Amino acid sequence: MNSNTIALICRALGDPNRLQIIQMLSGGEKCACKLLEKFEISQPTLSHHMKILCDCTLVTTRKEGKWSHYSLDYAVFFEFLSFFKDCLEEKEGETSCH
Amino acid sequence: MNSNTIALICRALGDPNRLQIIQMLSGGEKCACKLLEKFEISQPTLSHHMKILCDCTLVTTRKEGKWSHYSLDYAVFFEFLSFFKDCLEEKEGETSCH
DNA sequence: TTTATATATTGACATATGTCTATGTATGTT
DNA sequence: AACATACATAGACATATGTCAATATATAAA
Repeated sequence: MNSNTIALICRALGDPNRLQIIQMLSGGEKCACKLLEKFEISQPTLSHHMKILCDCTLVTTRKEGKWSHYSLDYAVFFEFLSFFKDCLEEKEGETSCH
Repeated sequence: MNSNTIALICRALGDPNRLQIIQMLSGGEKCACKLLEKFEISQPTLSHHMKILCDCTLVTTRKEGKWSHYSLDYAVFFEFLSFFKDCLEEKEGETSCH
C-alpha cells in the first residue's frame, strides 16, 4: 500500500463521524439505514461520508434490493495498520543536525 | 485515548507532507532544518505542519539553542495503533438490518 | 551592539470539507 | 400504473485547510 493511499485513509478517518462509522463496521456489516439511526446527520450527509470511506478503499458496498450494506475491508485495514507498525520498528536512531 | 484524539491524529496524518514527516521521525529525532531540506515547502509552512503534529500529541519538541528538535511520541503512536487493532478484534458478527 | 541564523506568528488567499435542501434513481409494493 | 422506500447526486454555503510572503522572536556570533 503506497503512502498516498495511507494519507487518503487517514483523511477519511479524520472526521469524528466517519471514525465512529468505522468502529461500528468493525462489528460487522451494517446497512445505511442502521448507521443513519446512530447519527444526527442527514441521509445525504451520511451518503457523502460513506462515499469517502469507500473511495479510500477501507469500506466496501454490497447492494441488495433497495439496501446498501457496508462493511470494513479487513485486509485493507490490516495493511493500513502494518504501514504504521513498520514505522514504529524503523527506529534507526539517526541523530539530529546539531 | 479517546476517539476525539484519534480523529485529531488521523487528521494530522491525512496530509501527505505530514505523513512523510512522521515516517522521517520514526527513524529518530530530527531538527526542523533537516526536515525542511526534504520538502518543497516554505519554512513557515513546515512550522505550521509541525504545530499540527505537536497539537495532536503525536510529536514533541525539544528546544536547543536556535534549533527545534522534533521526535515521535512512541507511546502515543502505540496507543493510536492499539485503538485500531482493538477495532479489528471486535468482529462481533452483527447482521445488517434486512 | 550589530548582524546572522533558526524558527514561529500573522495575515492573505485559493481550495477543500462538512453540512444541508432539493431532486434524481432504483427497487419494491399496492 | 401509481406510490413508497432507500439511497445517491447536485448545488449552495459557511468553515477549515494548506500555502505563501512578510514580519516577529529568540539565540548565537562578530
